Amino acid sequence: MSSVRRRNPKGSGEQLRAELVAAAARLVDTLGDGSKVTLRGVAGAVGVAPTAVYLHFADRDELMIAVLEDRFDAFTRQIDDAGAGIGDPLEALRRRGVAYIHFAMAQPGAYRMMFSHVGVELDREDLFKRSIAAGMPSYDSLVRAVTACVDAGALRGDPKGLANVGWGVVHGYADLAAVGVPFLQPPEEYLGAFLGAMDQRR
Amino acid sequence: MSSVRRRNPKGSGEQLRAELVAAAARLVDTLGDGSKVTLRGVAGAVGVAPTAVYLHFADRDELMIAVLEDRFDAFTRQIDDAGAGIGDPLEALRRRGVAYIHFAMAQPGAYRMMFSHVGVELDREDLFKRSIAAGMPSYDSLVRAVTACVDAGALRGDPKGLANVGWGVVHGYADLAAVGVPFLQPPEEYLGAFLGAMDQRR
DNA sequence: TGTACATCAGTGAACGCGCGTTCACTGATGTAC
DNA sequence: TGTACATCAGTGAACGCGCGTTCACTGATGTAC
Repeated sequence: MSSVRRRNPKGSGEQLRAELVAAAARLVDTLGDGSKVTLRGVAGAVGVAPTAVYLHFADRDELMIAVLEDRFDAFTRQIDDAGAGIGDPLEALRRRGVAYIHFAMAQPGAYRMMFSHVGVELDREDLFKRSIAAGMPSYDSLVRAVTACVDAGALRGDPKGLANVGWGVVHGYADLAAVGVPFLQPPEEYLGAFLGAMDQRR
Repeated sequence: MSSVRRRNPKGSGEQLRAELVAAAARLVDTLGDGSKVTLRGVAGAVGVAPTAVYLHFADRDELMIAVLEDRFDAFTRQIDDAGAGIGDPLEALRRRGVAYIHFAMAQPGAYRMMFSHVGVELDREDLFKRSIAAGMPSYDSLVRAVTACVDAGALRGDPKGLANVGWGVVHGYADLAAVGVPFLQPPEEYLGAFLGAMDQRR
């Protein structure tokens, strides 16, 4: 309710779009769950009338999808950054996993919206099409990181299959952490144990 | 809307409670998500007026918690059954994992309600107290199964820590499957790869 | 054996609420003449 | 330099809807006398 908002200058109405997405992304995490984010709440957080949302989004779904895409971008960037420039590909993979989990813990609402579709109300078909499209760059990047490990002899098997196993392992921890399950060890320990067991070079 | 319901005979009003829980549990899965289950929908499915729910539950939350407890009971039973009477403790653990994943795939809405708190609207504190209480028998049972593996020399480490890793690994696959992610290999393969890598006896 | 009555398993109308969404509008600002 | 006007960034009142929940009630049925 920051009601001290000045209207955007003529020609830069598009700024509001970004403000709405940012506010919604913030609310998803502070409310803990995308399903608690309302159009009116987002508008109120930006300091604008509820109807102003319709200047930039066809409906609530489109706003939430925009948040999804925004968060997937940030997610992919953070993980790629964490793995960039690390010599040992298995160590790079481990760091990617840690970054993945840190994202989920820092932004639990967003994470659960991205991967468990909590709070996005599209019907399954549309939702899948759009969230898979949003997440694909991140998935491709994971497969590349795994392929590098296979090429280096650190892992054995089909890269895509291995990537899926790895994804499952990391998602399991990340989701439990995002939900707030206690008695989990630190992510570094969890991933170390898993990747250590998988390492073919020991 | 099976409106051909006859009222329960005098003295057995408690039957309605069980019917409501069963109908709600069914709806959680057919609607795909606990948040889509309404008190009116549950009552309608049983063939009773919405207000009849209040004869057995203080409010919607209490009904949903009852569903949670009911599904945790079924969950624990199915998994324990799957691991019972298997000689090799690591094989028993693998079968438990497969049963776990099968439950999640067969009852995705219930699974996500149990472990990701999707569709239960209690505040965090109460929800945690009650869902942890409901899930504890299952968790204890897992720790016992892991301890048996450690005692047999199949796994090395702290049983509780190992149990948490295993839970994360299985939950990751189960939740992705419950959400409907494509390109996952069969659960047997996923678990075989993981437990094979962890086996200290090979 | 008959009847009054308490009990029990529900019902039905109505409520207030917050939501997404619609529609006609306003008022500042850059631009054309 | 002044003014008419189109454009643009929003507003505000109002809607219908489905929800959880309340309250006073009904009508069948077992039981006491």
